[in-house]
Amino acid sequence: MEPGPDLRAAQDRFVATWGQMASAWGISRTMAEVHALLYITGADLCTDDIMERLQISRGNASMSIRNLLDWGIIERAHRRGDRKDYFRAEQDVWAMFRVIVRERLKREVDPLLASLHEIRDDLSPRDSRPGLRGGARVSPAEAKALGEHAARIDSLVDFFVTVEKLSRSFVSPAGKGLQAAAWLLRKALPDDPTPPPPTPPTPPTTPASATPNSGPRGRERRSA
Amino acid sequence: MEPGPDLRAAQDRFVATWGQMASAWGISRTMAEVHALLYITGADLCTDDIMERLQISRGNASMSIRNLLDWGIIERAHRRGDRKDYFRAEQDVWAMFRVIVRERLKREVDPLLASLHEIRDDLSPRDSRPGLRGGARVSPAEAKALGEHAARIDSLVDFFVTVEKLSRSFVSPAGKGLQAAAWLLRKALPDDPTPPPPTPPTPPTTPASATPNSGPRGRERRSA
DNA sequence: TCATTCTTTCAAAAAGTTCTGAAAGTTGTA
DNA sequence: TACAACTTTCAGAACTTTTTGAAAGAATGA
Repeated sequence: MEPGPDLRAAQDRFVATWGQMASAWGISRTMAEVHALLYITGADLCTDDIMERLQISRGNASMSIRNLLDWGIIERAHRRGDRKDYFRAEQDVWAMFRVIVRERLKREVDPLLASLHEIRDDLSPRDSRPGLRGGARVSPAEAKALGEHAARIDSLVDFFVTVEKLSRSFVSPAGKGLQAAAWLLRKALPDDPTPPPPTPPTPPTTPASATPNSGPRGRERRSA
Repeated sequence: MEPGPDLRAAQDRFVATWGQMASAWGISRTMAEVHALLYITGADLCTDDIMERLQISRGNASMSIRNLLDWGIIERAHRRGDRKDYFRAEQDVWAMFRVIVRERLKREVDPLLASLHEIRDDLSPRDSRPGLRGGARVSPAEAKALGEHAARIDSLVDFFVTVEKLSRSFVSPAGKGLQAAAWLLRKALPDDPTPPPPTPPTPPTTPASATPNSGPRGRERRSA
């Protein structure tokens, strides 16, 4: 079913907005646009639909779709008597973000924690006595530096373990309860002290790198 | 104070790990490495120290430092009788992430919400009666499509408003209470059902794009 | 089996990002 | 004012990521 011109324009604007967001979060723009298109139309689209609407090549479409399938936020949909593959986006926003959080935990936080543990234990195993390293004695200053280093890594590990546990409770089957809790908490929370700004003209620059670039040159002190 | 070779190696490994993480989260690698260096050494370093330790150019160091200052996760430190600028990283991990969350809300979520509101209200103002658009009548099918579109945007808005409110309560002065609550909750939570994997050999590829690439070719169905 | 339809892959090109190094700028001291 | 010490900027180089288009691979039905 063809949308009217107004609706189509609004869809395009949504696709562009979602695509812009993507780069700030380490996702390729096109992949986000494909997802946005599937989400906002709510329709089952085939590769050719997506190629045409987004003006991208077949290879690019195929690759983006595959990645979205791997993430698990879109799924295949079949049509009897049609050999084409159709795709549809998860329509429940909370379910969608549960999937995203689960994947990012698995792909990014878990490996990070593994690395941190390794760095931490490699240098000063928790069960070794201070002042000893591989049987050799180290100076008190060195021992202190070693201890502080370990403590810094431990802080980070503690933080990410907390993040991981909280996220898992959001993501788990029982996480729907947490979702409900979040919703209630939000209702209970005071209203925004700083409401969204009155929509600046939004130039096409990425917001993350928007630095006021018109100041004077040279040795500019930012804060006293 | 010069660290011993072991400590220095561990610091370098941490810097590399943190730098790898960065790209997955839309931050430039060098910027993350500069931050990692300042965090893990716990020392006040000047531009030349950073250039030398990280083997980067003056321009790059200057730019990374400036961005980190803009984010607010490092600060200038002065030394009497020395005209150089020194820099130091926030050492409290929770405070650091509070700052990061605050900035990302401001730079990414707020503009996103503004755009979403705009798209939503532009197409079907909340106070208009259904079936009417700018005085002209639309077909029932069109009106339905318009309504569903608006509902999809509303779901997203609701989600991000919730995220924003929860994040603000984490970020606010009273957020320390929330931090404590999170810590308690974490203690109360069951231990990881899926503990971090036994540290795969970590090839230099970015974990986010690590796709099993050795399967058969052609029309490969991923799931039945 | 073959022809058809559809999907995936991959090498090369394009686009985008980050880095460098020299030049321009600032500040403080004499 | 001139100078020394330091910082920032910016055009082009280097590098990385994304995109394309054509070729190869699969599934289906006759």
